Amino acid sequence: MFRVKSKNNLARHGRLETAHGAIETPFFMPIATRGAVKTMSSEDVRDLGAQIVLSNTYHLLLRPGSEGMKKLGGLHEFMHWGKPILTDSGGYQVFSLAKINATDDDGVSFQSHIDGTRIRLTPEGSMAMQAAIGSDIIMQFDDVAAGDSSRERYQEAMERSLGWARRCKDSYDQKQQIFGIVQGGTHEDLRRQSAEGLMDIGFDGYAIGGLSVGEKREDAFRITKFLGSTLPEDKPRYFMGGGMPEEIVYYVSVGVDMFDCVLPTRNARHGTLFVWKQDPKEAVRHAFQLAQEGANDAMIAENLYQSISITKEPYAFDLSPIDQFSDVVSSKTYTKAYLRHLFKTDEMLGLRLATMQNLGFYLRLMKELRRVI
RNA sequence: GCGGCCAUGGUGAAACGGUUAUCACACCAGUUUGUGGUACUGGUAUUACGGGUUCGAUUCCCGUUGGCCGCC
Repeated sequence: MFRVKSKNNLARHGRLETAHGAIETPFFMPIATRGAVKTMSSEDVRDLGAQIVLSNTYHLLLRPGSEGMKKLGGLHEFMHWGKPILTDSGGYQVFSLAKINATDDDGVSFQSHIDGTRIRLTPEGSMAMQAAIGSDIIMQFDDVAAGDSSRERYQEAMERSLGWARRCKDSYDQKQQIFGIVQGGTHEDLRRQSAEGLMDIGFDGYAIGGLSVGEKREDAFRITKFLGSTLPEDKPRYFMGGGMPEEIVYYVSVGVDMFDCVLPTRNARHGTLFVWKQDPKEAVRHAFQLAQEGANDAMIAENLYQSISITKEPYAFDLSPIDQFSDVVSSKTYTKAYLRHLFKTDEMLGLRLATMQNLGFYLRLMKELRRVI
């Protein structure tokens, strides 16, 4: 299923086989929360170079629901996406979205943000929904603690997630690949206990959860590096939910293979663009080298990219391309002034061009990282 | 030329003889990390000019300048 093809110190370049084709690692998953990457068609996402997308059990459970999804023939067919799909289990959404919820060892109760319906989500329920979706890779249902939690809360979330991991492994559809999620906050001993517990159960891959949720970045770096040397060599490692380009470069340098993050797509809709500072080939090679030498995040980011707010006044008459180093066609043919105009006049095309730029940036970043490993 | 109306941040408006002149947009700075669909939090900046009445004027009066409407 997963094979490491080459290594550069701790970093790995590999190949992950799925029911819908193979994926070169390390890779980034654009987020199609409700079965669509916002503003993009599946063909657009494919043409930008995405190998896989992430969708959300929580959102699809609310609409179209489990029965509806079965009737529609599963998500691949529904959204006309022939490549792999990974689904999140809904555990994180309960943590980040649901205001009213009660968590106990059996599962979670919360109210739909759409119509207030009371919903019960359990490890078994999440497995059933992910089976209905037909994802290639499914995630265990987990309990996520906020980034400033007490050790007691981190421990509770970790132990509960471990119990749920067992139940997910016992009830999932075996045609799918299932990943366990390491919890334990910023404490290495809790993380180790979590990782070992999951390895005893045995999963197709291992995710690092509960980071980028408010803790300090150096804590996330430390924990991820620690897990890079703890998790099995022959299984893919997935850093959930992160991050900025410099974070991804660092995590790849310590052995992480998979990423997803809302930043490129959400920032795009808010007019914040990731723009290459120089030719990506050279930029990424240099950033990766800095990461391996233990440089901090600011140093890694320094010559890699700049973050620009396209709505700012200085771009009003800037007729230079959106990104002269991008390989996204629209980013080379349309100007910054035009994109700013589209944002200022609320034209939908602006959201789309910005999303293409940012996703194109992230996907190119991963491509260049694969080259240097 | 005569008569009438008007002049408030960069723009468009609001207010009142009495605390620190309000709002929107624009502008500037920041935030966004397993997505509740274009968000959020801060910040800069204004009574055309000159004089008068008054304890106090952005408000009332006179003049200047500028604009709009009508008349010859």
